[in-house]
Amino acid sequence: MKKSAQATINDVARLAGVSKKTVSRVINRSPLLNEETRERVEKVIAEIGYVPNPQARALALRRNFLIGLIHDNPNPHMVLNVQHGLLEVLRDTEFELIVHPVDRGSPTMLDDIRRFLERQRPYGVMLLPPISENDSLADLCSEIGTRYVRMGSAPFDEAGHMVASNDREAVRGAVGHLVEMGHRRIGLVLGPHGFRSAFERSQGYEAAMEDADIPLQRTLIAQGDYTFESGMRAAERLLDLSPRPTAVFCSNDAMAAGVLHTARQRGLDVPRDLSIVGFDDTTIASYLWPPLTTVRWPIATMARAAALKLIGDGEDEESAESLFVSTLIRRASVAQATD
Amino acid sequence: MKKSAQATINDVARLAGVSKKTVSRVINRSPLLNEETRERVEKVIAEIGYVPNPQARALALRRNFLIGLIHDNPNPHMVLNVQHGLLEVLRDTEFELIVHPVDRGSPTMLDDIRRFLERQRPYGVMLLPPISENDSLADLCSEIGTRYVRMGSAPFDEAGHMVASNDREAVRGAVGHLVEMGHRRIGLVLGPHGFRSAFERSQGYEAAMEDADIPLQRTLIAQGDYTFESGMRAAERLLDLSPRPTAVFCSNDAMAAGVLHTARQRGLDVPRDLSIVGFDDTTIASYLWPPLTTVRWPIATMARAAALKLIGDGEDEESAESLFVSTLIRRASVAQATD
DNA sequence: TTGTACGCGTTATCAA
DNA sequence: TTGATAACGCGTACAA
Repeated sequence: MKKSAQATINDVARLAGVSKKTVSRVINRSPLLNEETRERVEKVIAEIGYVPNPQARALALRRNFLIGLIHDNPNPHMVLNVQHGLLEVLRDTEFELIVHPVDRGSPTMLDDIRRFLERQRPYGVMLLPPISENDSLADLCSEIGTRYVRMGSAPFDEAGHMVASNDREAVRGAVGHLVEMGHRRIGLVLGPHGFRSAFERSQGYEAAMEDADIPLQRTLIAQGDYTFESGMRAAERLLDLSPRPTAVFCSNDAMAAGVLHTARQRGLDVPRDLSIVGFDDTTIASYLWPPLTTVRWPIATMARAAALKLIGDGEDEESAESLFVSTLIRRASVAQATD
Repeated sequence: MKKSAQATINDVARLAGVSKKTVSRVINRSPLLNEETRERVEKVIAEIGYVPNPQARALALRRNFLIGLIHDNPNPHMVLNVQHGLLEVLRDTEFELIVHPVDRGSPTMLDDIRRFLERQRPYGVMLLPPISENDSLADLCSEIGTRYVRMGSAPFDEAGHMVASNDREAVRGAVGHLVEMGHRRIGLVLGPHGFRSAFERSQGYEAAMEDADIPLQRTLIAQGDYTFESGMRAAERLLDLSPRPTAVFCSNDAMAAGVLHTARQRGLDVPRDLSIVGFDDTTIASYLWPPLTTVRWPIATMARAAALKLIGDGEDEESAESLFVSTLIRRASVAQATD
């Protein structure tokens, strides 16, 4: 009777002259339904603008219509792109996105996530690297019965649970490009220990060097941790070498920016004296001077695919694309080797 | 009886030998409760690790324990900082963050948001600029009864509903710094029409020029839209001027990066030939060469304050800080004027 | 093909 | 200060 309140399933049932259950069947597209009654009910639904109450549904179904994004502080560019991709799919559905960052390193992380899953009962969750690489986390989701999709730099779960890039091949191609440009003393700035992406990218570097029959030199490999500052430090070590490397592959753009920064501080001209390649194609890559040659991976596309796997009915989504290709974006930070 | 299932309020009631309602009172810290019973109930709760089911609570209370972040595509740096700030406060509470981007420009935006609020019934929402400047949106929240806090570049709502920076004063100081360094032909790259922040920042520029008794020249003011590309275009116009401006204030960092880019393409040395000041202090500001002098505003701090206003019981939170100060970060993109 | 009766886990009403 | 009972709005056995 209250005009202000939302219409409920009871209102629909009363107005359509059927039972709640029948309305419920219409909403949930039950196959056994008289076409005539269905139309009548749908007409009423449209007329009074009825929408099912998510809270009540969640209570009855023991499952919320929320998609969780569980991550641990990777780079902002990546997190936001994932959110965009996810939301693009979710926009026209009844699902909403709930963001739940966690603290890798905290010994209670798994317990925290368990509590989150058991309390909120999200319909599904997307796991971002690096914690997506944690198998116990995936097991936890299975145990609780929450759908999940892991994002990673290589496939490490079934297609239905995975959206992966192929970082190894991507880097192999990127470093191969450096070789084609005549470089042979090519430095590598590693990502942090324990990150699968860092490992895959270093393997790509090694593969490219082997392709070109260039023996690996440990001195040309510098440790980094994906931060700008670590890129600067790595560059300081690398640029002290004699002979200097003529090119450097950096495992992400932030470190590449750091290397560029240090090179410039030392009065080196990029790319004439030093070619630089990054990874991620964040916005800074094109803002820098010179614009950075880098590897672009389709984050938003992968997130969209993940969302489809998460909310899909498990038919063709399971078999849908789960490995995505990256592309080398050639800009101005790479030049022909001169010596 | 099922060991696997979550304990419910009934289990607690049975074990403690009280009624459901009493347990409910304990949970909700009702004041009229025998201290003895309270302790007994709390003991049971701790023993069996009971946690209230959010879905059931939401249904009964007609209100979810979710904080919504409603925004329209401002820059990633800002969105993520807001999320961080919000989540920092929410982390130790029962609240979760639900992210809901909308499409400013879409004629159905208000209806979309209304549906979101009526369906999800978030406990409160945070509104980010530029849509936070939309008064009908705030009215909508009031009408529906959803708590809200608006973020903005100047206060335009009551303290309880507002976290604001003071962009005008911040820019006045930044441009004042340029004047102190001897600049008088100072260009301005505007933000997009209709953005309060763009307006406030331009007002700050004008105030600083007036402070220095420098007459405003329209040719020194170029339109931009907060993108890198618009910064490049603005710079092309500004650098064609004769005499050239010796400094430029850009209404955000992305445009400052664009100006820097164009200056470099023309062989100008920054800061020797041109000083540049940005706004936001995004990460790119420090990655650029030269590192960018820019205005930093405390986004995460403001988001934390907003979260407290949102979930607080309306006591001192209302009166808590709602205006935040920005600071000029001096880096290397500004030099003494030479002519 | 449709309806009845009840459960989901919590809070609110109102009497005790 | 406490408790029985009824919402909250939807889904599901099971019967019709």
